[in-house]
Amino acid sequence: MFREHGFEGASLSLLGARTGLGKGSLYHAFPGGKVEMAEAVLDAIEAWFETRIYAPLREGADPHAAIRRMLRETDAYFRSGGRICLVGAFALTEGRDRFGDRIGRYFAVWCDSLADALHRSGVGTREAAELAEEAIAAIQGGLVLARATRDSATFGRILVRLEGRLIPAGTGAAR
Amino acid sequence: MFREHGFEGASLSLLGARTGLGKGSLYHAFPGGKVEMAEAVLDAIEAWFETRIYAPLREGADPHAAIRRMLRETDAYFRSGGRICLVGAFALTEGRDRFGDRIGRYFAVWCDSLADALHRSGVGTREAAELAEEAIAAIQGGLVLARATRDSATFGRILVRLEGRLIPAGTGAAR
DNA sequence: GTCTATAAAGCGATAGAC
DNA sequence: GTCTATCGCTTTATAGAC
Repeated sequence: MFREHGFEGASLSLLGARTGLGKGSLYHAFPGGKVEMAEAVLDAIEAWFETRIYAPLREGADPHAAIRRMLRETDAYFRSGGRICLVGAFALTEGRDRFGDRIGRYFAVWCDSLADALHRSGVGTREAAELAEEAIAAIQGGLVLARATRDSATFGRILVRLEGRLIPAGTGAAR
Repeated sequence: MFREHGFEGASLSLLGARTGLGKGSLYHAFPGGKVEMAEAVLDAIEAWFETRIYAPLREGADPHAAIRRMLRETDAYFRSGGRICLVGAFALTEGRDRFGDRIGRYFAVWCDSLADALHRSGVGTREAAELAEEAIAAIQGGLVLARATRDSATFGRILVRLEGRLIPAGTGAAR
């Protein structure tokens, strides 16, 4: 609901209707109200990315395989651009001030984990950091563009081109 | 105000305080209320980009110079990432349904104009279209990342790397 | 053209019955 | 643990004085 309506747009009435719970029940589970609900969502997102994307990037024996896995998981998670990134949307709007620490951490850890994998694949430290930053920006921008143009093919094209930059042809194991 | 607070966040009270006008005056100028105000803002943005960025891309005699101008104007307009893109923010949130046509046009015209310049600089038609799409995504993603990390250097780095991809070294006139 | 006053609706949040 | 009823506040929007 936060992803579809934004933090302010996801009213307690909508949240109640969607969960099938009354306001009393929602406040029983989340005494901190809507802010606490959003924090729980952001924590769940962070845990998902840590397990499925960040950890494999840092710990995978084959960095190129980990990067390809990241691109595959990313495409699936965002439904090929049909779904936006809640953290990115919060970063651009109201949520930035309220959830700034979680938003900053989401992108910082992603960048650092990807830079780590790139470095282990043979890229220099500084170039790895810049390339990682460029990759995260490409993904976030691809989501904006896909959503704006309503073109379901946009996000896929962006990811394919991104893979070409992260894993130059002729490098590492065959796909 | 829409850029800083979002469409829903920019309440008539805030808009009145910032403009120094009462609600009656605001409704006198914009009978359609907040929606009409946002449409006027989006129209002004579209006109600005058309004049300063899109038209030069399509009509400039030197396509590389037009692309460099686009990057320079973009950096200035978004204050090196200190300012976000209202159209991109609307695309990710509530505004998408209300202003979908204007949002779609903003990105479509930008992509087409840039692809036109790239094509005239010697890039193949299809590659020009994909490269343009990649560039707009890099800019939008760079804004998301800059805003999320609060790092004022992020956006500049993204634009520098982008220029390297749009204007490969050794191509065209010297900078 | 700008203002104040007000209407009607929705918001987040709370209280208390069950 | 879930519900209904309600509080206090803010929202968009309108009416009408000046």
